[in-house]
Amino acid sequence: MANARIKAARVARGLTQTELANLVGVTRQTIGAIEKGDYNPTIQLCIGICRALGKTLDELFWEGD
Amino acid sequence: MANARIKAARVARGLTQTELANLVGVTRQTIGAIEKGDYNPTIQLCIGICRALGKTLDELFWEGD
DNA sequence: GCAATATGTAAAATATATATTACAATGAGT
DNA sequence: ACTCATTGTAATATATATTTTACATATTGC
Repeated sequence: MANARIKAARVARGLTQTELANLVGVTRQTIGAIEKGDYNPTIQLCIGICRALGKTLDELFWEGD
Repeated sequence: MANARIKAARVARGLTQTELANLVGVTRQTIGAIEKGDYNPTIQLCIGICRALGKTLDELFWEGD
């Protein structure tokens, strides 16, 4: 269950995993794992990712039922 | 920085901290700490709380800029 | 007053998110 | 073919989320 929305939003912004990681303040591996989906990040990290990508929590992390 | 929205949504549903904790599958202390605000829960827990309370992530956890 | 329920809070233990380091694989460009 | 940037992934270490146990307080109903 990979999170394709995060990857799509990142690529749409022209950002690499490393760049997004630096913007958010985590490592590249953490971003990669989140995009891969086998992972349960904290809400603060999710919020940071959303802010960096110009999205909201619902847009990137909410599973519509 | 307490999260008043979660507490309000829980009380509005007539749920106690213990009942919400059981619905979500965590302990009462965890719910209490999240409501108190000094805490950084995982997104899966946030999603579980949202589902139990009939809200979305943006409604309960998003800080509008 | 007393028992029961709900909440606040704290210390120690456990589970897991995240960092660190490292190496492999792919693709773009020269 | 070669270099460089990007990504996948894994093992170990560290930070922190969550549990467990426990006690205190407030409130409500009997």
